[in-house]
Amino acid sequence: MSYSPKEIENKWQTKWSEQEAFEPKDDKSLKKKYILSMFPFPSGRLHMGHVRNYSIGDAMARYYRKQNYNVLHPIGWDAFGMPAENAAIKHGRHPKDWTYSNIAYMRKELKTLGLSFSETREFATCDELYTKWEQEFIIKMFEEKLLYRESTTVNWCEECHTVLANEQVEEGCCWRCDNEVELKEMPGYYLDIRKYADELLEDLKLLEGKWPSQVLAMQSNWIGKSQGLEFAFKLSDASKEKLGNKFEGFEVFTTRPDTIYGVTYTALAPEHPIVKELIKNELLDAEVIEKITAISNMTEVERAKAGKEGFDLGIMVIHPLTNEEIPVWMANFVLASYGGGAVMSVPTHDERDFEFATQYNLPLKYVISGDLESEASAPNKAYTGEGTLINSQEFNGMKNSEAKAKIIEEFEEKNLGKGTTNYKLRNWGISRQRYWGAPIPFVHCESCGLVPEKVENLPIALPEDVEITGEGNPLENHPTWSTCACPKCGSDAKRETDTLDTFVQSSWYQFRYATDPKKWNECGIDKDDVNYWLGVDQYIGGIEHAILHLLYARFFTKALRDVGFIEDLKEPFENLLTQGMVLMDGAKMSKSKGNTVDPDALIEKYGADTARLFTLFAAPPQKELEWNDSAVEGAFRFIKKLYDRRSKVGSNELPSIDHASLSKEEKLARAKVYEALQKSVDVYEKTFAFNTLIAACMEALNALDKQENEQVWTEGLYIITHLLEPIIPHVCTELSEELFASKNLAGKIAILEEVFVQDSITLGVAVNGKRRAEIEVDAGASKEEIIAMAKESIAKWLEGKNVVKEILVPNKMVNLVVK
RNA sequence: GCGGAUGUGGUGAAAUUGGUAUACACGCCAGACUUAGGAUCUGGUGCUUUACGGCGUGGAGGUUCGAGUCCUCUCAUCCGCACCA
Repeated sequence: MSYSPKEIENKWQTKWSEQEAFEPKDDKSLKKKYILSMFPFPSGRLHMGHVRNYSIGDAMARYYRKQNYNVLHPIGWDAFGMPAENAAIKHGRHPKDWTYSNIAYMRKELKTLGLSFSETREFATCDELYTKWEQEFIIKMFEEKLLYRESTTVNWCEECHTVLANEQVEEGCCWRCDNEVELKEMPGYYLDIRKYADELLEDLKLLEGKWPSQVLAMQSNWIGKSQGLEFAFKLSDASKEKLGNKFEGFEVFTTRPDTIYGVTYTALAPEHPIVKELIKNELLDAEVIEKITAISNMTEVERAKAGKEGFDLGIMVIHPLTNEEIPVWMANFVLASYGGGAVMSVPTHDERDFEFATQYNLPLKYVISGDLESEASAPNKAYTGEGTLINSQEFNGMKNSEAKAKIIEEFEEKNLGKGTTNYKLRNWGISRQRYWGAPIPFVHCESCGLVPEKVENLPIALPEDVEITGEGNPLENHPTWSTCACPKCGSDAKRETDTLDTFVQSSWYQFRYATDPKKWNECGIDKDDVNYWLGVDQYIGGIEHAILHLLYARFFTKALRDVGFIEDLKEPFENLLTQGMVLMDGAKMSKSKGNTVDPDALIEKYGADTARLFTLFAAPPQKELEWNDSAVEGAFRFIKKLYDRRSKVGSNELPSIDHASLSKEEKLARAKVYEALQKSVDVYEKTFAFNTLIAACMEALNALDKQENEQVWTEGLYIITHLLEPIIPHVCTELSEELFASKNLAGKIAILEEVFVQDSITLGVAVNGKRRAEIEVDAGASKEEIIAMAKESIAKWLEGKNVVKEILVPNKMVNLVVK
């Protein structure tokens, strides 16, 4: 009978499901592995990226299951989010209906891939039961002051009609729709991720060697820790008066306290309260006010593109050490969101300050001498290197690296300022003005203010009777939903209509999977279960989540720990593999480019095993995968060949073979088989270079084909189907059942060292490091014999020369150094 | 600019501690079987040279008996961040 993937795959998928073959066991004394692929958004259909992601995870899960580990390998649905609402607008379908029917379809698709997921632990994040527990966490975080509501400038996407977190803005545009993001002042809920900035940064060290260095670097940059001096500039008396005595001065932050004597002006962001006050009281020219207002309405990206622009604000501050009066400017490059929105400017030693000072003719004062001569001759740029302090009173002559600490000390002693740490990371804005999300469980009461909902009333579920038009927030527009009683005083109140960012759901799903589904009604996260299963031993997903999801989930883990929902756990994802993209003609597969391959069609034509084999064979998982139709054919051919060779098997046991009595070809075949077996441990547990393991199995099969010994064939297929079962499970399980009564799929197979002993060995012979010949020597040949043979083989290279050194690399080569 | 990676045949890619560069596969070429084949099987396939040989892992140096692998410099490409004071 020829290879019929459909028949075999149906048979085993049905069996696995009936036998509940992939459910983790309750016994916590077993050694465990938690293998997690990032869960999909139920967009409607699987794409090749999913196939790749889940093929990688499934290979690992099946490997460890076979090694008798208790394996948790779950799947679920990241089900809230904008596309559901867009579908509603476009096709008039309710987001809930759209989402759950997509899930039903994609669940079937996953099944046809033969993935070994737990079926009892599946959930969708839009399930009300999931929302319920998430709302409880949110309320607890509010009570513990990790969550707050405030009105501030936010990133607004008009297209998506919602606020975006800082992480969700890419080059000034919305991460989802690419629309340009606007700035808008509005209230919203924030999680205090900044409180964890240092811990998030420090704990990256725990992940070194376990996460890709690129992801670690990206997170570290994103957190953006810098150390320096924070101090206040006091306004001059005249300036203070000008501002109606409302301000004493303003705080600035610098990482270069060593250049403090070089300050020749200061600059404020257009949003700075002092600038606002000047505008409010019309203390600036009408034209200037107009221009500053225009800058305030620009996004950061627009400001950066526009070039430097600034205005003298007509006020002065006092230098804290020299007591000189220094002018205050507004500058468009000063960020309101960092370092208090104000800077001290040292044009001689900071490139931006230099550019600005040159543009507006502001004075320069050198305070660090690096290379004095070139400075004098070409003061056309800032000197940002190391050097010695000059023009800096008692600090003159000090190395600038040393002066940093000394000057901070000076400020601290005189009570003028203090050493401090700043982060680029901003707090996580989690409000979304959209319908298809988890409602934020708070109530606005006129007398009590912001009040969290009572936990016993959770979940606060979404109303189903909504009109989704794309205009405004459907919850806001709902006639009755937001009307409620205040949980505290009982008077009429209004329910919060913002919903939670979908990244909140994906920040704790790894704990939900770990929680025994029998407890899902009683708690969101079970501590004991989490203690047993977490951290995730291997997490697999796309690099695009390097900052967003992976940073949020790390933070949420620490926050959940601190508010008491999980016990001591530093990091949720112990090891991370970021898989490469699937490409077609060098470009990422995408519907809009029309260069996609439909997994359903692929499976229909070749079967799931071929799809999986190609995916894992064509490139190592970390690299990009270039699609190639004829290579898919090649994968199919290999499986057919493997299936066809089952007629060579003579018994259902691993035979015991008298190795010494075998022919050369038979010995070689055995060696190839065992080489693959030897390689498999490293591949499955460390390198994940499945492509090399598959290649080794192909080599083994090629070698087996060159001999006819039935015992060698039996042993070979016993081991090859054992090795490939995690990758092409259907055909291997089928062969294993038919040929070996499934014995080769339980436990380990021992490596027999004897098979690596060959009758003869082929050695390369090099002269002065250049390969010149090849010799075949007896396995037991002595060094002298080998060298003698080597010399003979390259006799023509030795004419008239002397061998000065003989190097024998056992089993590899001989190198003769001649003169 | 800062940070992270990657450069090996026509293509995807291999290569323990430095030890026969190009395994495995795709493609291509030739042959076999076929009425036929875009099916299957077998063999060949780094470049160059009539040959002996020479040259080959982005480039230039270095260490070494020996370098894809280690060191220094350099070029190119990709990705992320980007006026963060």
